[in-house]
Amino acid sequence: MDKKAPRRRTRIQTEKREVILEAALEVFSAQGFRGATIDQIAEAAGMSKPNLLYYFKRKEDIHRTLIERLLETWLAPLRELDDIGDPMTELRSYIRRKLEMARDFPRESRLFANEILQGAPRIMPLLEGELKSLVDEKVAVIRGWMRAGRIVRTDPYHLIFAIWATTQHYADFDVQVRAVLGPDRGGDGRFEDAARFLEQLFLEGLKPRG
Amino acid sequence: MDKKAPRRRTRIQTEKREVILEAALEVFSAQGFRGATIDQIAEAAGMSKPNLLYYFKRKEDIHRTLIERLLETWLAPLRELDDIGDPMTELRSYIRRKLEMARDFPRESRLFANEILQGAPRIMPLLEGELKSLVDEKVAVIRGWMRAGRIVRTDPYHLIFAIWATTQHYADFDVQVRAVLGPDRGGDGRFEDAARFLEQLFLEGLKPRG
DNA sequence: CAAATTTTTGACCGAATGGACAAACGTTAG
DNA sequence: CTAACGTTTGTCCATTCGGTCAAAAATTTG
Repeated sequence: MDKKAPRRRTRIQTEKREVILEAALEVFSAQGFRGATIDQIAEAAGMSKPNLLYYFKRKEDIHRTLIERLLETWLAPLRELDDIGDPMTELRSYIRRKLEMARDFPRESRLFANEILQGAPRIMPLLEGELKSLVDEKVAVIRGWMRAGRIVRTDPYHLIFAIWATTQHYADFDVQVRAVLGPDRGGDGRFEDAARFLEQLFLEGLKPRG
Repeated sequence: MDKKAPRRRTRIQTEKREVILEAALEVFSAQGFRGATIDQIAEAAGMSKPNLLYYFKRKEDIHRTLIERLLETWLAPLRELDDIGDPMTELRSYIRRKLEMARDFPRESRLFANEILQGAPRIMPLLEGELKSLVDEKVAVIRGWMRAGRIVRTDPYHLIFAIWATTQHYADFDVQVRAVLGPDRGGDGRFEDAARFLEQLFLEGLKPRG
């Protein structure tokens, strides 16, 4: 009747799990869940397959861990959208932060996109729970701004979707963006160009009209 | 020295290939290339696997055919963006058409998104060739409108990206959109809401300022 | 140091998968 | 009707893949 007390995590375990997650992010984000193989991840992590499976019993466990972690980082910018600040400033920094995440964490963005594209089989509850209630909360904030006449009246849900879509586009559709822009315009400057454009689009579009 | 003349396609061949492509679209768009199995496609097409392989020698052939076809339909709305019309009207109908495609052909959108997400291994040349030159052409048109002061000056490339991103979002991230909107707001009306929002966002944002 | 515990590995397994093939079955044109 | 051609299927194969296992190697603990 004595259940095994969940042994504490070793130093090596902590380190190796990190290495594996990093490798898995690389592979999953590029190949999707089914496209990725344990062998690929093990190779990228510099260890043998059975060794990897010693740290994560199943392929899905790695994926789940990765996605749960991701979601926190992912929603952080929206959490920071603050009631008390100036609407325009708040929205500007939200857009900026999201675009920076697309630039600095494209693999995370693609991992997420892959999961949603496949119908979110592994994170539906999170979308309907945590994500929905966070969005609802921020929608209320935005509605407040609209009622106060500080930004133009429009659909706050679709506003948020539009910000998500346009910013994440630069991570998820990166190859297409680069192919279209070509070698000259598609260089490192593309994120600054995008930032300028998106600020203009959203902020001019939302300015209250007299 | 006599090479086999490529035999003409039978009536049955024409029909069955169509059935297979329809089934494959369903499966590929939901599972991605590697996630989809020939068996699944065969089952969805109502035939045995060897039978399916009689019409398409390899899994990749089905996928390639599907994507090549898709690209034409996909770019049609952009092709119609016309120099001579009124800029606002032209852009409004472009946005409308793209959103209608997201609503009516979500599987095609997801098939495409999947391919790009994986790094576009099978269509890179098309992106750098046909797609890029079409975009370049339309960018010139938009630049013309800007020079004439008929719409506000901004980056035409990123404008096009933003239209792509926001409209396709409703197909590619459908499950997320629905989860966030909930059962009431997420019903059939979501596309009309999106249309209203996007028109306001883009058209107000682009109106020339006096 | 020695015992106990954790980590690593090679070998292996069953299921799934992409694909080949020849034989059987249908269809069509002369 | 029948020969030629097109279509369908059952069977089979090699490979890949997720995962197991026992034993060896390394590390930690007393």
